[in-house]
Amino acid sequence: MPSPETHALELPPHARVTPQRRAVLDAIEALAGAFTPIELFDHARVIDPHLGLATVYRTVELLRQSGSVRLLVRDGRPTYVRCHSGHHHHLVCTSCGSVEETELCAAPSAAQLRKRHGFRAQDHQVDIYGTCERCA
Amino acid sequence: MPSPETHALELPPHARVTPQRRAVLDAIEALAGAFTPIELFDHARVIDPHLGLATVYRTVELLRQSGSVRLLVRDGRPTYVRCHSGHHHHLVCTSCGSVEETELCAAPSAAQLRKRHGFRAQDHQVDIYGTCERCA
DNA sequence: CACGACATTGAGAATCATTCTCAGATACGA
DNA sequence: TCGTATCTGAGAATGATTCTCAATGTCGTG
Repeated sequence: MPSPETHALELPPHARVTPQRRAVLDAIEALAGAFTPIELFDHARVIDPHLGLATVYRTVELLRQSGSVRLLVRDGRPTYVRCHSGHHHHLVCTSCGSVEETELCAAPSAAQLRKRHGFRAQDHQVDIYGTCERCA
Repeated sequence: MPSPETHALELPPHARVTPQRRAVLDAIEALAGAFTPIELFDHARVIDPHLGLATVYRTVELLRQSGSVRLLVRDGRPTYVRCHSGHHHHLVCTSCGSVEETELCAAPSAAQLRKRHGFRAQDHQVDIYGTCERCA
């Protein structure tokens, strides 16, 4: 439980919290960073050996909708990452593959984008690649 | 041929420019924006009906290595995008799916990331989601 | 030009990821 | 308790990606 503003993993309001989904959520906590659905499946199966792969996909999709995980590109491959805080971006270590969050943000201003490109920005995603503290 | 600083699609230096690869490059120009390998295959096949799917995958991978295309997430799905200019970021329209580039950039400074997270930033990717001029 | 070394190709098989289907189990409000 | 809608796993179906391999093409060198 890192910072005080940490958000718990959350399913959408209407969704039931079943034992299977609980297992998937716990596995994500354990993985603490980035994962593919398959990796997640393998980990969650340790907790609930009966768990089906389809359930993992379904649960990840729910979490994506609720903003608890996000899809980004790591190593040129799509990967899900756990999202803790509100607005944040990801520091992806190209050496060990770990992903951490930073609340530092300096995306181009919406006004500037609007003036320059006629583009109405609603959201953005920033992924920073480099070397993490441990790998340096 | 838009701006003066536009980069041509480029294969890595050692790679040969065969007719098949030419067809793939031309198809990317024609698609002008985002594409999946399958879409690219369909378009390139109009130019060279004999073209194999494997060649498309191989060529896209070469282009990715040389920085001429990049993988990002559009609609929650991984998609390749053509990269023209040097340092730039992408404006992804969530309505029509088009992708344009902007040279506006304001990523968190490397020094700040280093101080705050011990992270040595080398590169970054910014994807901005919103509504493009035409869809607005 | 002939040759060898090596890059490149398409076809299809093999592999891997993702989605779909469906019948049974389960949760939960009335 | 009952009814209804949600959720489940298994496996099939689908779709994407990679692999394999024999044939072809390219190009420098003799």
